[in-house]
Amino acid sequence: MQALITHFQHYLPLSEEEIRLIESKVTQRNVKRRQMILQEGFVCKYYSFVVAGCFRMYGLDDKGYEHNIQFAAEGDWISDMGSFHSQKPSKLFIEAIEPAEIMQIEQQELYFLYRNIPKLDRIFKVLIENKFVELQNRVLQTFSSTAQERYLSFLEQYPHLSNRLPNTQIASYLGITPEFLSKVRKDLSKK
Amino acid sequence: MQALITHFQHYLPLSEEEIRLIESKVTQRNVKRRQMILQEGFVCKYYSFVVAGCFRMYGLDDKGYEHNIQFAAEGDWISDMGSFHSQKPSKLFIEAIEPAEIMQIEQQELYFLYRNIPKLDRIFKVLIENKFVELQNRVLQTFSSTAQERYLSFLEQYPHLSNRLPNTQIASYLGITPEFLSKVRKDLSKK
DNA sequence: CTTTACCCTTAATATAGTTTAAGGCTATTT
DNA sequence: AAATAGCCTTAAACTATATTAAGGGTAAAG
Repeated sequence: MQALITHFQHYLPLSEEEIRLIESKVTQRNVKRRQMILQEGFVCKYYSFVVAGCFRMYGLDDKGYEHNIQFAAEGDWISDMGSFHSQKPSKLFIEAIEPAEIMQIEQQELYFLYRNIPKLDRIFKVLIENKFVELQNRVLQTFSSTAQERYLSFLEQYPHLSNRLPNTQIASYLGITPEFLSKVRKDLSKK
Repeated sequence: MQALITHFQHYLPLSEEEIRLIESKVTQRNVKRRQMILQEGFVCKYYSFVVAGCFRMYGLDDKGYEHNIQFAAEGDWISDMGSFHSQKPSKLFIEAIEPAEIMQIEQQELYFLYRNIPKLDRIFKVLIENKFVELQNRVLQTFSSTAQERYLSFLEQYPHLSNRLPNTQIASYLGITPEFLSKVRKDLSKK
């Protein structure tokens, strides 16, 4: 729980009162490797804050192939924001790649906290702004560079992740097949 | 100016007092076709709300080709959020595709409004959440469908835009060349 | 009203990335 | 210790998309 409070305080200080309120609405949960915390067809009930471990969020194409949209490790939030706010069924999956510990908050509880701690509007606004900028960079990169360039900048940008993830997962995140990633790696090692 | 206030009120009601405060910090501006309101190398000074007209935001790859990241028409906001908040030089361009009218607000003025009208934190949080969800859908689509599928769903999702934009711009947004879009359109018309 | 600049198309050639298939390696499960 | 399942690699054939080049049409600018 301390991890989450520290995370918030990294943005803005919180009073004892506010901390107690937050703690009363957030629940801790342990997740096994390969366990799903969201599946297609279900409403995304929680915003999840990752204390330990690592998740991936992915969707399926019409052939049934998986495409990773996002990873989340220690200190990241993960949820299908669209489904969470609209309470409509999600088209996405969220799966633990490693055994994990998370803090979860439900929609109604989060809205309660927004109402009672206006600071949280600010904190989440900034948080989502940062995620938006990251995602936008990713879109630009996807369109403007080759698979090799994208792989190299993934390694640079997420060195901690690249060690922990199987190449299959990285390939899916980069939008290429594992076979082609293998070739990219071979080409790079020749230099 | 009324357009902007109405836009905010669409999310949350504002008092006379708050409206006056907002109006005192926002400036109106007219922009000609092809005029840039942001260029690579410059700090993005403004959040811009589009009252009339249409913009595109794009970046360059290392060969100098343009890649459209986002369009913005009536009722949309456009800015390089990363550069705006960090005050670091942008790598992006924002150009009017049609003659336009916009309302602009500077970083310090916006921060002033955030401090004095906490509601605005909420409003912008929701606004950015929506943009995030849209962008995330785009990422998934980019990875999980062909150019033809992406073109079709662009037409569906942005019918008002697709009439107003030259195909060159749409191609750049879809991540394909104009020549290939031309082929896609031909294939579709054959059916 | 003419000219320039932009826009759309077609088609031939080229390439980045996919598909399919197969084999070996390593971790997990039995 | 054996068996299974996931992971990584290689390579050949294939496909979606890029590149280059060219021509014609239409809207903006002088």
